[in-house]
Amino acid sequence: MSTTGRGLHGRVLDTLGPEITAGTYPPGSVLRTDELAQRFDVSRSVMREVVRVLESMHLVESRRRVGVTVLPACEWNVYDPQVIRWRLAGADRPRQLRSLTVLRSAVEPVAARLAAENATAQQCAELTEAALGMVAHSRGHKLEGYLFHDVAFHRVILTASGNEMFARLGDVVAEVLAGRTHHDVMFHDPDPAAVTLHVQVAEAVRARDAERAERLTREITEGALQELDILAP
Amino acid sequence: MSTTGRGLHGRVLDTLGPEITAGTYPPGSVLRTDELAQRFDVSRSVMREVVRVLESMHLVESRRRVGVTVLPACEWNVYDPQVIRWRLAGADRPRQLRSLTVLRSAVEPVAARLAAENATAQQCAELTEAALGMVAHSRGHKLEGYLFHDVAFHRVILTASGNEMFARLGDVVAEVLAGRTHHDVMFHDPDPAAVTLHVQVAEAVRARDAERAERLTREITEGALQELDILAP
DNA sequence: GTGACATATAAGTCTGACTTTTTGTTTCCG
DNA sequence: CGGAAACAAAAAGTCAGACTTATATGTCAC
Repeated sequence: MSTTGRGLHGRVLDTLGPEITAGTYPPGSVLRTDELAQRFDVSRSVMREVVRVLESMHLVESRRRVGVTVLPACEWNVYDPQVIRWRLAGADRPRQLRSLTVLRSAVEPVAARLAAENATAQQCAELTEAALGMVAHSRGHKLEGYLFHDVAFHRVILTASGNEMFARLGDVVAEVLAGRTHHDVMFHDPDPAAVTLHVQVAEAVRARDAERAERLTREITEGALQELDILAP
Repeated sequence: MSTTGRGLHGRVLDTLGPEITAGTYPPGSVLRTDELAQRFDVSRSVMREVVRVLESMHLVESRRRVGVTVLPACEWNVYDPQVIRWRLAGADRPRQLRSLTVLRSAVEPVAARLAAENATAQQCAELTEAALGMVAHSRGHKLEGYLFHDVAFHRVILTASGNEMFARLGDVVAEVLAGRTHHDVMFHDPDPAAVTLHVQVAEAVRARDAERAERLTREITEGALQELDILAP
């Protein structure tokens, strides 16, 4: 699932990045490029590229005669998909999941409203298909299939909103939904009420009822928040 | 205002980054590292670091035997503050401003609700101070002072929400507000109704009235959207 | 104590050689 | 004539070493 992968540079990043976001080195810690290069058994050139990328994510700051300083979490580019993945894989996963779910609760209702106003016929069809797919996989422990259509549904909503900032949150939502399915509760089938809401949202968008699409989506995201409250109070 | 600044690497990035986000090279264009190094008169090492950073922003993709390919805009990390700045400085500034304002309209009301629930006494004080500052600078072409307190106000709301994802949008909002003040309309004093709304939001947060804080903030962001509609229909 | 100066340090930069992967071509056999 | 296999070229990837530059810190005189 980790994307960077390719090349020596990517492998070092995939080790050092998660370490930093996990808080292995407290803010203010100073790392030396040479030592890191030695530790990972790579040349300084490669190590410098890694540090540059980390710096562009505001995870570290590199200064002459000082070294590579780890920045406090409040400086991090928390919208960087890579950073999100690293943090979701780490220890403060629950907190991260909550932050993202709150973000969803703010964005998705507005996205649904816009989607109702702007969605193409094609997108309406995709939305309906996704909702029906959710219904079809909502019983009998077909969780993977359910997740697939759930992700598709929210992706279409975000894309159809016509706002590029919303559209780019599709991956984030996918990550959150996947996390919920795989980690937290695989026990019971999804809440039937939630499934119904998705179908109704699809209907509202198709009917160009922006008000209704927004309200129903808000119910969905509020449900997601409550689910979190039950698990991690 | 451009932040990267430091070092050779930063200067090249500050030229090449904006060029890419401006669409100077259409998606699919292929650049060669060696040629770029020659053009900017830097070594390949430096050029490689630049390409790595661009790659981490998903602006380009580097593949062996083919070169550095420019990715389509839908792949870009549009939440990266650097990318946001580059795009705001470029040609499709109006579109970008609209995207960000829509994002604000989704996020800020929810942030205000959470701020009403979570704000510390300190933060309440800062909020009131900012609102009063806006009032004090709302007449007589004291736009810079007004902007300063406006930015402070929204920053406190986003921070006090207690959600790190919201908090990190402070810079974005600052950029949007600054853009509005400096480019679009410096003619007339700010809308008195908007000023009043800010004061009322501060009151609502202080009174822990989450519902009211959210509703009033929604009015503010809707006003911002309408302002955009008037300027760029 | 305060200011100017010296010094050590770690990042920053450049160069050139070498490796690896991938793509496009060419060749050879069926 | 077609397809598979071998080959060649191109560009990124990697490495090693020498050199430059900024700057934190310690030293010394005043």
